[in-house]
Amino acid sequence: MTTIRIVSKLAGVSTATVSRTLKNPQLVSPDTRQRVMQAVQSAGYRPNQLARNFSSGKAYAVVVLVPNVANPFFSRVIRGIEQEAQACGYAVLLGDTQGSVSREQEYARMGLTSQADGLIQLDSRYPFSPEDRELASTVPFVNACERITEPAGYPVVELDNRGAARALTQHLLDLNLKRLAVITGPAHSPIVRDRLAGTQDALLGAGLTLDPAAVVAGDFSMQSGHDAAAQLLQQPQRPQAIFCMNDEMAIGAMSCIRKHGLRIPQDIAIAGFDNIEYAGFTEPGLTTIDQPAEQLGRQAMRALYQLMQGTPLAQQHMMLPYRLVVRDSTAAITDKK
Amino acid sequence: MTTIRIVSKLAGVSTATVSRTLKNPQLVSPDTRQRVMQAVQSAGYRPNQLARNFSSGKAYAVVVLVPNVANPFFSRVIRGIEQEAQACGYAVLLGDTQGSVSREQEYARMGLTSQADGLIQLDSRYPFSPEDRELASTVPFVNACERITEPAGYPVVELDNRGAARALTQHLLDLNLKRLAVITGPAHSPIVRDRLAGTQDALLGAGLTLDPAAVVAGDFSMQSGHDAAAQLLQQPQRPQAIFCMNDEMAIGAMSCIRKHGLRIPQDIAIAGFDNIEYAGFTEPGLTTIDQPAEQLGRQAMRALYQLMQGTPLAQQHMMLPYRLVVRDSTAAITDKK
DNA sequence: ATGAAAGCGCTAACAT
DNA sequence: ATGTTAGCGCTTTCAT
Repeated sequence: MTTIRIVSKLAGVSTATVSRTLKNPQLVSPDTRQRVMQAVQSAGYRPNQLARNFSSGKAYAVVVLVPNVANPFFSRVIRGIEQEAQACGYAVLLGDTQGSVSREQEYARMGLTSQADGLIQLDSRYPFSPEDRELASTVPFVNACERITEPAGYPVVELDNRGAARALTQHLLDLNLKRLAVITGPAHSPIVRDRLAGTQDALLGAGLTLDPAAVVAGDFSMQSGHDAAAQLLQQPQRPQAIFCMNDEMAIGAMSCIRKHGLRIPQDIAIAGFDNIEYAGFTEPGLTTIDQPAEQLGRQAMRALYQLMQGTPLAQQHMMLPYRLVVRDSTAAITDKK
Repeated sequence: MTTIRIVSKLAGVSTATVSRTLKNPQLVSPDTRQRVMQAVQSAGYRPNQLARNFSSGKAYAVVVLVPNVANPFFSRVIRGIEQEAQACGYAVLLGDTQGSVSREQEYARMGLTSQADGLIQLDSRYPFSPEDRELASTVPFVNACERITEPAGYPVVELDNRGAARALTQHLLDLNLKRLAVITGPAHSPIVRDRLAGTQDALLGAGLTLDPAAVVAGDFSMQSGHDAAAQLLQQPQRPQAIFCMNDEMAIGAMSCIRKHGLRIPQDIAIAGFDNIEYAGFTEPGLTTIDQPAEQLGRQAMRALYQLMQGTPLAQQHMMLPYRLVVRDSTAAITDKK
């Protein structure tokens, strides 16, 4: 391996000068600079990044904790993170936690062992145990897309979930769909609560309330959406519309509804959340809330970067705007009964 | 930061003993081991991984080059890689290249600067330029899911693409669907050629040939599948079945076909490739080839691990088995005309 | 503008 | 079984 020493010999200068030439060329006379660059070239020298990092005490890497990379929404967020990270000179270490706390801990620990300079958590847990206080107080941390269940002053980058759910529900009410059902995510999730609150907001404004029996929890998977819909269809009064808290559950629900021989949206309207790419290609197209996934990721990475730089954040809580996307899965009920 | 020196003082031993206690406890007497562990505990010591890596000259990290993490197939492959990597004690650096050669190069370079110990390329390019010869000859490399266009002896982990396409085509022929069309991926891709060859194999076996006008290239996106289908439907003789080289294009094609007022599979059958989760929830369910995505990833990582260990690989070319998944998007044509 | 030299924290060869 | 010590390759004072 070509080291800085070899290059320094080649150029007839000290290693310090080589280092300077590479990182602060303006500190070196044009003449030597020339000579050094020459030597670097001919030796095919590449600074050992491992040594650089060690010497500077920084890893130039961040860990992204994600429950599942294969989730189409998260993978877009990660793309955004990755783009911004590259722009900031950081590498992204993938921490697919599979929802397991011990894996979260294991990855988060990389922050304590200097393998990573910061953490982005896309789930709602943090810190993971009392012993993690060290972690929490030492390692730059940003929460994105979710919100830590027990808030403790970490920066958060999220969608206006409540506003989005309110707008979506209002859209359904405007179509005169009053008997609503909701397929939620895990009940402990703060964003699930936010979205539920938004739905309540809109209903309240219309003098309506949500029947507790019409709220079923899924786990954000297609299958769970399918199963939850089956449960809703068994109830005596069929809902006129189902708001699913992500597109995948909506897709599962649609498949279930079709199996029951019902038409969407004539018999029952369906709405999702996220606006994943498939949402535009379902039959019928899925009405949903568009989340700026890549932008959420970029924003989170930018905030983390500032934290790592020691720059104070302008705001701890960043809320990005949603966009209601109306497609054909929602329409006014035609057969009044 | 707590260093090994502090711990050694605390335990009244040398740093070497601390190091040994942590990595090779059996080399240390039970007594001192006890004392050292005690000191480690009370000091809350965590070995600096950056220093460890630097000292050992290994980063314990691999770079995964992927055109797009948000692709549902790739993200599953990456999950598999990640799982196996963690089991081997390696971290995964995400290299979303967005299909750009310069980003590929930039990430691959991490192999040369010791930031990564190995590379997994999920696309078909490598090495990226003549100057990359150094890379190619120095850094452990595995190719997965694709095949380097100009083969040069790198390990490959892939599906039996040709066999899969042959089986799928045979399935269509068995349904008496003879007028086939194909929506391919980019023409330069080796796996596209393999799949095309597989289709030809089956057709040839039935004494049929593929009409060149019935082969349209997409780019693996839903929209491109949609557009390619539109093109196919314009032709004088409508195909009886369309084989799409991934599920997303199949989904796009299905949406286009519905827009034309045609029924699937009665008027036209559709088949995909990959068996992404959504394939089970389309209307009708999509007949496709199941790829063991996670397993492809795990296998690739295992091969890379062996390479990094210097263990010779049992075989350079690993071919994983496909599985034909028949759903409702393919059926014998009912209205003979 | 440049060089000498002291680390960064850990590992491992060598000595005891 | 344990300690001493010399690095790993680079950065960064501190001199000159």
